[in-house]
Amino acid sequence: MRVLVVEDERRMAAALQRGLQAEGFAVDLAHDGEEGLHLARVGDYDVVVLDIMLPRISGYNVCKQLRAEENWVPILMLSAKDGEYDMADGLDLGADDYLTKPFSYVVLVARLRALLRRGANRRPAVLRAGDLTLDPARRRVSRGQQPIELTPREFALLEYLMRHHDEVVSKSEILEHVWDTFDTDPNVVEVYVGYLRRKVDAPFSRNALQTVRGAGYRLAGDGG
Amino acid sequence: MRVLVVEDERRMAAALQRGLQAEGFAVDLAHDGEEGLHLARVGDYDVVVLDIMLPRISGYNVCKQLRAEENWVPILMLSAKDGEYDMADGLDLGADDYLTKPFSYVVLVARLRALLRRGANRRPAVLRAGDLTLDPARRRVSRGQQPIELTPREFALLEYLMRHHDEVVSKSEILEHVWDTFDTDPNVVEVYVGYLRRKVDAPFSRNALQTVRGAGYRLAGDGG
DNA sequence: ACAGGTTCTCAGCGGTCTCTCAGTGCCGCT
DNA sequence: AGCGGCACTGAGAGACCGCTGAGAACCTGT
Repeated sequence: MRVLVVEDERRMAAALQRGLQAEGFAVDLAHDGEEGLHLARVGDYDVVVLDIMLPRISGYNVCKQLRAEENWVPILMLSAKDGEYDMADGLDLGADDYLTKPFSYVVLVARLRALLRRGANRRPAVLRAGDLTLDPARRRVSRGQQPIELTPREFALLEYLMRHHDEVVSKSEILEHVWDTFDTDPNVVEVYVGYLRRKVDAPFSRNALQTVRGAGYRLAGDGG
Repeated sequence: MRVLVVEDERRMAAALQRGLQAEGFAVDLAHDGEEGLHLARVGDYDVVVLDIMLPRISGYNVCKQLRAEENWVPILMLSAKDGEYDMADGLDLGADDYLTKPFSYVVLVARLRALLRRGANRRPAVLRAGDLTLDPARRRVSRGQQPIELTPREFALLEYLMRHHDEVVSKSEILEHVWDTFDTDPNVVEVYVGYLRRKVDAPFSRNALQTVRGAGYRLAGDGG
């Protein structure tokens, strides 16, 4: 099992490395967020241990970035005791578990094994774009804490846009994937985009659902 | 699995060859950038290990050249420890991963395997010419950090020029590929080049979009 | 059969984009 | 210096695109 440990404190990092190697893990170290992000991208690890306080890029952002890239490697976050960061935020960003310093090896190893058992690549149930979330299984949509009611067609359209958030999708692509036809009047897409805007953007003064004239639509990943 | 190792230091090259062969790779060696570029072009390798400091053509330029030719073979770059070159630049130029000397075989082989798993031919999302970037999927253009708004026709024209940056493209070529006609008044190209200059060059005091009198236009690859 | 909700069509509008045209400027050649 | 040709630019007309309100068709459960 390959573990990536991202931790800037040298002594802590070395201790973790020794401890985990003794447990039979293959351990790589990264000493700042940038290196950690890079290694996590290319290294094909089974699990990542990620400190929050890091030089260059914070652990938060490393995690966020990886998830944005559809990289679902299990992540265990480490935080200092003083609660400057709220660990719940970490879980929101896509971490799978967390530990507060100081902690014992026994606990760390137990948590890691639990993560490995639960298995990697479990794509999270919900889609996110900024504070907009959509849960395909439960058919629920909300902006922040506020739930939003959508009709089936509206839901399907938003789901498609969220699966391609930040990309521009053309009306014909949308027709093909959401309406399952290709020779329909594209105006129906315009109408439904209008409906969606009135439900997911306008009440919150957002502009996530953007028109790209001559090309299609783009759902801004950061909520616009 | 076929690996091309481009490395001028004889002892290092031989050591890499032996080490990788022991891992079951078929290894070819090149001892300068020119030879490396040539072999990479014709050799159909699964992965290329490319030193940065090379005689004749630097590893940077080998990489850049290959990518410019739409050759997306996975490239792992090697750099000396002293950070004369910033490895981030290497990634910008289209390398897929990098290692800093000295490194262990274990790490090298792990990274190579990771690269091979991830697979080649993952065409990079964005086009670059100096600090000008264009992302076809996201339909975004920016000069440095500054985003630029373009109309569909302007976008299509700039995309075509960027795909042929540093080359001279004639107005008739442009008409054929961007307007999809060939018997239109070439003046429309002049008009749109003018529009583009006002958006991507003038506000930044650049001159990337150059006129080649009697021949066409050239987009300078380094931002002019 | 009816009510309520959903899907889709249609036509009009406002704004943007595209392209043409004509006049001007610039370059290279003799 | 003068000339011819090539490239640039401002203005404007028309086409095109996307948005919206209204309403018809449809579907579903009572």
